[in-house]
Amino acid sequence: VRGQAIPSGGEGGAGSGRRRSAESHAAILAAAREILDEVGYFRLTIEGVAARARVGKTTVYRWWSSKSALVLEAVADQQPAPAALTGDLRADLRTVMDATVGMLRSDLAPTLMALTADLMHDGDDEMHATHLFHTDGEAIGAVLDRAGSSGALPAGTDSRLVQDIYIGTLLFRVLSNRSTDDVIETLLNLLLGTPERPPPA
Amino acid sequence: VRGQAIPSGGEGGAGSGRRRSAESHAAILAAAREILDEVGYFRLTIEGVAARARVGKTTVYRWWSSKSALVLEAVADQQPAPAALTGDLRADLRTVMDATVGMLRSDLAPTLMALTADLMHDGDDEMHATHLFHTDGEAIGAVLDRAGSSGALPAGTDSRLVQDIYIGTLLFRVLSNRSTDDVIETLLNLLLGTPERPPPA
Amino acid sequence: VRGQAIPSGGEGGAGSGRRRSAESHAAILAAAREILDEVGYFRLTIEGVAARARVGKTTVYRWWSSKSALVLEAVADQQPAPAALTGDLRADLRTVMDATVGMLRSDLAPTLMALTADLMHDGDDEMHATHLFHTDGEAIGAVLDRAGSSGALPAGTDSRLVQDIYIGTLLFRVLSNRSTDDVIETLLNLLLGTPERPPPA
Amino acid sequence: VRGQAIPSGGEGGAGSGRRRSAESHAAILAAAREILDEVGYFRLTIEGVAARARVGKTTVYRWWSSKSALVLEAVADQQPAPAALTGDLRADLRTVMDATVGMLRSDLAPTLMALTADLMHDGDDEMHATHLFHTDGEAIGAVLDRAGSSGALPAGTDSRLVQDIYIGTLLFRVLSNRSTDDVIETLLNLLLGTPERPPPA
DNA sequence: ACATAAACGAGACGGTACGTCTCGTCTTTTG
DNA sequence: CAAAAGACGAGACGTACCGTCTCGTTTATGT
Repeated sequence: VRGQAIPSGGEGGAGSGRRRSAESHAAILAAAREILDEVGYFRLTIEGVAARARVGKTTVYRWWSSKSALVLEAVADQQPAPAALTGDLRADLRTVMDATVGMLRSDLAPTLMALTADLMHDGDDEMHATHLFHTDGEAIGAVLDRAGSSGALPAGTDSRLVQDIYIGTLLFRVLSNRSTDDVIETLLNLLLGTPERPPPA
Repeated sequence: VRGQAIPSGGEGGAGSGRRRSAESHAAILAAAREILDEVGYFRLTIEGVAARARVGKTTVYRWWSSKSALVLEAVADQQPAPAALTGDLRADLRTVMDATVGMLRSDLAPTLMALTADLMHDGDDEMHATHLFHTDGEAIGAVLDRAGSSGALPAGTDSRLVQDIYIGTLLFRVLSNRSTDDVIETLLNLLLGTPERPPPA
Repeated sequence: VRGQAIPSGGEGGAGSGRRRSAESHAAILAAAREILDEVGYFRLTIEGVAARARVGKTTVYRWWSSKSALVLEAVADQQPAPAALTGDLRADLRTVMDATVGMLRSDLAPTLMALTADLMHDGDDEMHATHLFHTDGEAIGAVLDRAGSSGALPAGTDSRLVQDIYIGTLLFRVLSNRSTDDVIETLLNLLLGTPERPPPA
Repeated sequence: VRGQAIPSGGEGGAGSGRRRSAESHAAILAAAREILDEVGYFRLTIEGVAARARVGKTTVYRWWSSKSALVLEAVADQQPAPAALTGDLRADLRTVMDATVGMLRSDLAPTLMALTADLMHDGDDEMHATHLFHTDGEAIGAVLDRAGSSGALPAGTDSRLVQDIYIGTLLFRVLSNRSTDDVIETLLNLLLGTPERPPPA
């Protein structure tokens, strides 16, 4: 999620007579996005989307086989702007972790979580929580790679493991409805060492 | 996972009437667990649970306000025997982390994901996925406390933060459908230092 | 009883979609009639009607707003063949009154009573027990009109009033579980005068 | 209805224990009457009566076996005052017919109708519409008797038949939601002859 | 006076039905 | 002839009551 753009046709007057399929297609995705914003994934219904898009249910079912497929596409191009990096390792890690927390606390997160669960449920072994955090993992990886190549990291640092620890810890904190500020500092110290004073943890 | 009853036995109130039936209560939770195993969270219905437990729907609704509340308790009630601790800090931490992973892998992951999404969605401040990890957190805390009082830990170690890092990382790994073995070792090294040989990560 | 369709075919609207299924409609009314016969008005449930008609509940609710509306139509639809008229005023009136009594006695009285109570209760100005007697009233009216135009009736006879007196009296007799034979003769004499011998009442 | 008290002394028992609480009994009947006034027979529930009377459901069920039994007793002593008669035959008949119409149009009528239907349904062959109109029939009968003995009526007038015609016609008119004024005059003329001018019907 | 036993308030129980909502399919009309 | 509209069978939702069944708690005897 938070990736690639897929569709679609252009707008135009509603006018009388039968609608061109590209219009319907776009209207359905737009309706889905609106409803997701308003009531979230669980309360979104195909019926509601069709009604809002002023389209028959059949038309929705013709192009998307399930609610999850529809939402997946509707949500696909909701990309936040990637954060600018400074080259300061500690600051940049803080930036990408803040971005992850921001995503987790946004309205989008429950939708993404539900979507993931739904896809997992349908035995889609390719769809795991990883996808949710794909962008976040890449961002952390990029910061670490740049730092690693300039020797600013302990030898043998496994970028993948650091990603997992960072993301997992932040995820759990958000799920627990607790603050993430202190845990971010601790995670930084764990990797980079305490700046000057003794760490808080 | 493993622990506490949530609807409570009805203390403190006034009532003189008939008391809650322990058999119904247990039958409902058992039925919920069976259905979860068979068809998963999304296809579980309150109606189905009530029918399987041979109980009126009212009785389910009387004690649990939603599907997520019911599943949360049903899943939390599956208590494995607490593992025996040896006093060896590294070994004991490994033991409790293995227990957590075991719980997470018990066909529970999709349910867990869906449940989490559901709980995030309706932002119920009283009910978090955290409940599932209550016992795990306590186990880690107990091990750390014993070690801390005997001076085996770095001064200033924050037990709560360690719990969050451990549980969060393991949770994310399981949701991502990847191995947890290497990450457990890394987490141990992070806290206790590398044993003698260079760490695997 | 016997007549008109109430939910109507849905004229005047816009829609292009699928039209109402005549089979479902008929099956629902038939099921309602069967259930009325078996368990009566009070124990008839919409759910039971839908199940017996092998139809979704929605379909019943789509076309009838309440149990009483459904039963009213189910009962009204039982059209016996209209009786042949001879041109003999007294005989023809006797014939149409016999038809009304026959309808009232067809295991219908308790249903009729309950339905009437139900309709009275929620004061629906559009829906009266009167619908049940529409055909009867018309039959009486037709006989009187033919007779009136040939001068066989007292001048100024109000057909509507005669209908009300005839139907009301017969209705009350049946609801009281008493014979209607003598009252029919009296009603005829009241309008047409005593034939030759003294009246029975 | 509109008559007799039924309840039951509950004698004959043996025991030493606590005796029936007169307050509860009265509170239940009062609550039932209030609820009948407010929402009518169909929407009255035992549960609601018990709650309003601040009484356990058990207590209601202990003394009344069904909703109809309870309502029958609750409604039993709601007698309207009998109208004063003048001795003027035409005026007195008009008075008693007005009383009947008043009863039919009152809040009580749907309750009585429903109650009657309910009792009929339970195969209570003793309970028919007649009971509803017992008082009305008697009033008409009394007026006719007095007039008959003074020779003011046509010979051979059958009081019972007149009652049925009067009550039935009025009942049907009220059920049809139409005026009763003109029909009353016509019924009077039918029995007593047109006063001086041509009848309205 | 005191044990006793019924009646009490409360309310949980297994059920049935309610009327609504949504599912995914099927049928009809129309542009 | 394909898109759109919407009726269809199915079945879960959460609520309201049903009539039954414990629960302690009164409360009036009847020894």
